Amino acid sequence: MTTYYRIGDVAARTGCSPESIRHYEKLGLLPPPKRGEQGYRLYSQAALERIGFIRHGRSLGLDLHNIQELLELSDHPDTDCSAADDIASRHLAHLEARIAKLQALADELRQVVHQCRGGKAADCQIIQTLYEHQPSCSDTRCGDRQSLLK
Amino acid sequence: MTTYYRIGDVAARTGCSPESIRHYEKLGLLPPPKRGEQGYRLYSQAALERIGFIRHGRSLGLDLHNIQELLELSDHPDTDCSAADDIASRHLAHLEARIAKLQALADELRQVVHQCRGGKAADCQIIQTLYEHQPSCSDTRCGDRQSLLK
DNA sequence: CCTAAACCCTGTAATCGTTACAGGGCCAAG
DNA sequence: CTTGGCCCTGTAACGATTACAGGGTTTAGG
Repeated sequence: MTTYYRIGDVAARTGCSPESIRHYEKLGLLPPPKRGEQGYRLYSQAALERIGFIRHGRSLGLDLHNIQELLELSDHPDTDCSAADDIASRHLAHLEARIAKLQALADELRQVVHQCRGGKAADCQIIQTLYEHQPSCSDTRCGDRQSLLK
Repeated sequence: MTTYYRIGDVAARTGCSPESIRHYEKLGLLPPPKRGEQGYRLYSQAALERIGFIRHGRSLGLDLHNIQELLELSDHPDTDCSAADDIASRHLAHLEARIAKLQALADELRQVVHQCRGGKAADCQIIQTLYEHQPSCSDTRCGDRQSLLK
């Protein structure tokens, strides 16, 4: 009647590695699946769709914690879903900040790239630049730069 | 004569935590510094500048491996520095790819955000969307999406 | 029948850069 | 003399994934 898939099949169908699938289970994003006679995990179609949900969320850059919250909302259809909107909005803001930051880095890099074709390291503009302090940040406090970079 | 700084002073001056400084030393990016009578690390002005170099590189998003390569170039001023240009160019290309990817994610997120104000989870457009397969990637192979995200 | 490949299992360690401890030593001001 | 502030070393945590090690089971081919 119902079709069940082994973890390798699920991996091929969802593009999610078996290791990740087991990882999601350990973290509680996936319920423990049925087991075959030899202890093999057996996944239903619903589980496949849940994994697709997770992968889609990951591909959007959401972390597993946020995805878990979204899954819990989905598991309780009567709940108010403004939390989902919060998560998406916050993540969008996070993305936009990261984009702006990376854009600034790329701009800065573009100014030094291709400045030292064929020269010696002693004269290299890139290395020179790295030795110079950053005007924008070494003086003013901006401790959240790293977090935006990651 | 020469002034030496303890690791806490260096941290205050460079914005680099003592833990990170010790970490850079363990990885070989910083030479083992002089030690005081109590075994405290003592850093010269040159070491301060080397740490500034590392931090500037990190703030550009370079990884420590690339920074180490740049430092080695800097340590051998007679070397050809086209490798530095390679590193910077590759990183710039990497940044641009990440920006494009994040831009696409942000665009996709913008389409679903604010679609479910005050509704129930069952009708939530965000959750609905996550359950739907991604057209752009689930069919075609594009395994390097994650790497661009990070 | 036998064996090698291809699965699956569990648990642990690696990646990357940083932070946070634990457990200890040293010194100065209260 | 005790407290707080530095410093030391070594280890574990973070997040998500990958890569093992060490073992079991099935399947296909010879």
